[in-house]
Amino acid sequence: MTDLPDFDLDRFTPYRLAVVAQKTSEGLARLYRDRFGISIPEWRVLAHLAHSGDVSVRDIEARVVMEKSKVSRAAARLEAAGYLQKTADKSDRRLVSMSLTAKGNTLMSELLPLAMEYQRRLEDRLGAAFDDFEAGVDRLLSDGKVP
Amino acid sequence: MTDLPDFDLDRFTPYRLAVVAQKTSEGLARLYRDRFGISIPEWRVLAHLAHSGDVSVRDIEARVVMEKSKVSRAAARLEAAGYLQKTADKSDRRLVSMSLTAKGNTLMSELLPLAMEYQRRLEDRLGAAFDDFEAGVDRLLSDGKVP
DNA sequence: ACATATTCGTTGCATTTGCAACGAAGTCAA
DNA sequence: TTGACTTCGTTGCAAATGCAACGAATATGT
Repeated sequence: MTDLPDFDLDRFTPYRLAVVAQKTSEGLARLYRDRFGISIPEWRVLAHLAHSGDVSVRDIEARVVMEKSKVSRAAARLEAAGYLQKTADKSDRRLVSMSLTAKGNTLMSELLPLAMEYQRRLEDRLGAAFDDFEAGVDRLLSDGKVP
Repeated sequence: MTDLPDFDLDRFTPYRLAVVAQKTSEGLARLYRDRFGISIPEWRVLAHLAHSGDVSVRDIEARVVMEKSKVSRAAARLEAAGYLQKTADKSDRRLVSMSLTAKGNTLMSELLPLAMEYQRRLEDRLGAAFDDFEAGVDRLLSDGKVP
């Protein structure tokens, strides 16, 4: 039975990030899931739409770490619920141009303040450390891969 | 059509954490998935075992953000592959005490150096910012919830 | 001691997910 | 133009997931 190297899981960054990411995502989801019936993938699509206006499935896939089939299905649910509309892009008819409906806009006018309030709570918790922390995230996100 | 509040997704911490966590988890998984046939949940269980010796399903569930059924099934696959053995706890026979087999120990003697090398690469990328960054993660993880 | 409540790990089931394959649309080169 | 190749979004399908329910074991209260 070989002796294993000394490995401290509690100091292992990928593990720590997985835990903290899931906690913050679920903490946020608690604010909107029951009240609005929105799932996490759906929230991500909506947030992109509110942020960027007209967006294609591929735009979202490229920016979030979210498979295109996941985006496609989330968008289908949002369309069925009347929050989102799809139109074929005029100049490239392969692209689906997605945008918020009036109903979707109303939804986001309620959701975004919740998200911003949540962000404020995270910033409060980090206090003066916030900027350094976000700078670290920037570094990890910077060049394409984190190999 | 109400004007939505100004919301910058690129600065939204839960979203940034989700992206960076997934990138690092997948970056790590690339090192072991194909070579050893281990999935991410299985890796997490193995890492806990290497770190803590004998562990029950509930121990893992409590420390990682990982549903007990997910832990149970990952452990079942690892047991079938011969990496892990289960024994009933003597003092409380509801508990399943899991530990690495000799084969599992050999596996981890190969996996752990990969993980530690990956950790080193993340630390290199963060450079002097590493300590501040990890301090921020500590703050977010600290008290139970991130409400 | 006994009945009731709780905890642990597994499993059944419906939903979600990832991957590959697909048709439609567009690009490119000869 | 034609034909081969690429890109976009959707969908079929198998695997993974989350949740609730379950049996077994233990704890609790009277």
